[in-house]
Amino acid sequence: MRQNQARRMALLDAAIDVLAREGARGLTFRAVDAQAGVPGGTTSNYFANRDDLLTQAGTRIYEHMQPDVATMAKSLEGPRDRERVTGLMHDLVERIGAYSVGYLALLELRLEATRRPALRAVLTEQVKANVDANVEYHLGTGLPGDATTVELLYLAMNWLIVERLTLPGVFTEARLRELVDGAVERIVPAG
Amino acid sequence: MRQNQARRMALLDAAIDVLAREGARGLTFRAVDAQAGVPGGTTSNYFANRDDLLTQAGTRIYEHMQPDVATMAKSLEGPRDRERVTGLMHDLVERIGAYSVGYLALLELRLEATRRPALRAVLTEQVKANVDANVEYHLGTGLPGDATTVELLYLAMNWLIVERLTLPGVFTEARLRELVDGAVERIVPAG
DNA sequence: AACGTAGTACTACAAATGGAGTGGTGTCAA
DNA sequence: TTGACACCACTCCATTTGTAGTACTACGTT
Repeated sequence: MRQNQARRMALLDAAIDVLAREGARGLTFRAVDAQAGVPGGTTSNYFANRDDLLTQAGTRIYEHMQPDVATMAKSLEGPRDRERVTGLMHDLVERIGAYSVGYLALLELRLEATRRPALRAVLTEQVKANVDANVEYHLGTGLPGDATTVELLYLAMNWLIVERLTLPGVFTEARLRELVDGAVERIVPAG
Repeated sequence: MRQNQARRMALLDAAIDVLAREGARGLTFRAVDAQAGVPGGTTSNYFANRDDLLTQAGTRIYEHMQPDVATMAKSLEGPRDRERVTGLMHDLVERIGAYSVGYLALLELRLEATRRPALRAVLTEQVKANVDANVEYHLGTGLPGDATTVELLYLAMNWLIVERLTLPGVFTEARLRELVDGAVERIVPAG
């Protein structure tokens, strides 16, 4: 088992690309080798088995999904009203759209989690932590609404992103923006 | 190419099971043979290639996903208020939970659609038709709200179901019911 | 500066797996 | 008798895996 952390991370990032492109079942050691541009057999040296690779990829994705520092800082300025929430939601959709590979990989992992208890446990923790962090952030910064508000936005925005990434022909981009606006208007109380 | 329609449908239903259990990439002709309990090679005789099998499975799922006649009839009685919508949403979540195999297969197909234009076209049509039908039904029966109402409910309910089926540890069943109630309360105007 | 060692990169091999497609034979019904 | 289908068997092909073996690099020691 190799210990070179930089290479291990590079392999995990390659694994995420493979997940998005080929699906969970297409995530073979050799495919990761090819994607990472390393000699065949390398991934075998870094991960004990597919379960190992999948769970580590699951945690790795969340490291990339966090909003960057600038976004977080920006969101601390100005009034804490509904318009602010609308802005945050548009940013969210944009940000995830820009990292669509990660989001698609995460969907693949969710489906794979129905078959792999170890992966399911890891993802459950990550998602729970993510939802809780969103709730705490929202309430902590004084944005309008309660925990249910945040969770309902979470639900609506997630499927909106799924729709946008997997079947972009169902809703136009303009309609999707209207739906983001509409979701905030109806779910978030006027602050 | 065989013409026996009963057997073709049985193979498609087996394909849906395989999709949910093994993922899109696991949908091989031989796996369908095994799932359907027919001799190896049979599926090869009924479908020209994997693309053919996947797209036909995509249309087949929607035949199973329609609410049954009793449900539709029941929903035409009584007042057209917000409580009625709440009931419909709980029914929806229940109904899809009971056919989780179909829903998971559909998710697999969505992801596969990012790689297969033919499948994407088929699914886009199906989903569009489904959303439109929901909107028309809602407005047509005089339930409160507009098209945006229906589409926001569609978004929230879909991800709620994803959460429930793929990572059931994130939200408790009780919390999920509260979220259904909360979604209707906030998204649907008091009728 | 030379040496030894540990960890890593790379190559190559051998084996196993599993799936696709097809030809042939049996069966049933019109 | 004929045509369509069910079933079976076989071959070919592509892919993956794990690991053994070799080469390289960095670093600490003498």
